[in-house]
Amino acid sequence: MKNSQLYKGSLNTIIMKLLEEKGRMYGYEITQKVKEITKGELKITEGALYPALHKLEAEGFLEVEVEKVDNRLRKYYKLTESGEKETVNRLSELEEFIRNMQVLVNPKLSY
Amino acid sequence: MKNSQLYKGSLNTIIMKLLEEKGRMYGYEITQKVKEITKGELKITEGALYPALHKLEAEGFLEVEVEKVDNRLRKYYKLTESGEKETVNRLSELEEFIRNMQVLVNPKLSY
DNA sequence: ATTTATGTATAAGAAATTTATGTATTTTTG
DNA sequence: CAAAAATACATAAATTTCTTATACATAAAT
Repeated sequence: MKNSQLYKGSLNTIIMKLLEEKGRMYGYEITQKVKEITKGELKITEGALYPALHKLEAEGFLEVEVEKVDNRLRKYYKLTESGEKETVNRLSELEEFIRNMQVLVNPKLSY
Repeated sequence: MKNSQLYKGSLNTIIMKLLEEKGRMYGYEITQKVKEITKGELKITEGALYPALHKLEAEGFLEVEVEKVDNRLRKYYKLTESGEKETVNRLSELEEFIRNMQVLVNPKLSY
């Protein structure tokens, strides 16, 4: 993650949401997709990404399919059933978080 | 901070925004205000708050005024000039962050 | 009289991330 | 065509941030 500290703590949710949407993605693809979505604002570093993916896999939220494309290794990740349920929870937490932060930033708009 | 990890990294911004709004606040007051704003969702723990306040002070973004109220100590914090400038930056970062996260959560609404 | 609320503080440990490397192949560019 | 950049994964050390636990002290409430 580059720049703002605010993204700390949101990496897992970002990964899971993207996988929910795309079905399956590999690590490098995730970094590129996030960079694209945020117009270069958020750059996920490999040192953050890969440990996060491995942990989510270890927790049973992701499963992996290894493929070889152009002689290069790709590890496609997708949500398990348990991971899909967890994603729903994390997304509602994220929405609550965003609501709370918006009230903090703009208390006068809290109606 | 209780519950969601998402709040990681947002404590400093929260503190600075509240101080910008209120002029000056003391630590305990900040914890209560945040609890109130978020309807109990976000509880800032002392172990997170006080080190954060001290660090912001050390960085020159906050200054402190000690007062005794009802025989109890209170440390009122307020933004320095440098802190006010920094707050503007951090708030625009926060708004950008919120926008980005909303696009991630709801890519179809990004118009 | 005891618990809860108010008020500040620190220290140990956990968790997430940054920074720095490392390896290897393919594509682009000068 | 040689060098650089992009693609693709990975880990380890250090740093940052936060949780949990503890500490001390006074005021208010039960």
